[in-house]
Amino acid sequence: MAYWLMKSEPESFGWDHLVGSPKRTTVWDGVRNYQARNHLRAARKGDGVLFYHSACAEPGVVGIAEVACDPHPDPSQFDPSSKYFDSTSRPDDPRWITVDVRARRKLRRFVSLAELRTHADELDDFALLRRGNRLSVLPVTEAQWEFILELGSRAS
DNA sequence: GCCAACGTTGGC
DNA sequence: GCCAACGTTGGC
Repeated sequence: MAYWLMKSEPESFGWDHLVGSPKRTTVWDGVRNYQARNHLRAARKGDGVLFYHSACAEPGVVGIAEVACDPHPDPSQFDPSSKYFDSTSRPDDPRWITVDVRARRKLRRFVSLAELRTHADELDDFALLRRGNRLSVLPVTEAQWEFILELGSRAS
């Protein structure tokens, strides 16, 4: 089993949107970056997901989710009405993929990016803390996963 | 709103 | 293949 961090902008789709979705599940479509796509390609049903709020007043990890299906072609790339439409991607050779993401539970305590930065040593080269990181899907090691869950389980 | 850090595009 | 221009991400 692997672990991932997925970023979402709370103003467009935050934790509450995920929890309010049918079956607490959404299609993680619209990833249009090759490196992020390669991470999605490596994801499998059952993998753990840190749900992260980005581009907001207080960025950080809000809750725990899981990959709810194996990767498959992202339908939005073939939908001309979608903002994620990619006219250069061919159905017989899809360029972009997606997975379903299902909410497990909210963290007892929000773990902000600022707090994560104070634990840069313990988190040992956490991809999120690397300079200039812009990927929307990042790998998380088991040690990093356990550490962040522990932070998020502390009393406020 | 600013700006650093990328990724992509396209001319050459 | 190089590189300038441009667009996007995302923290602050």
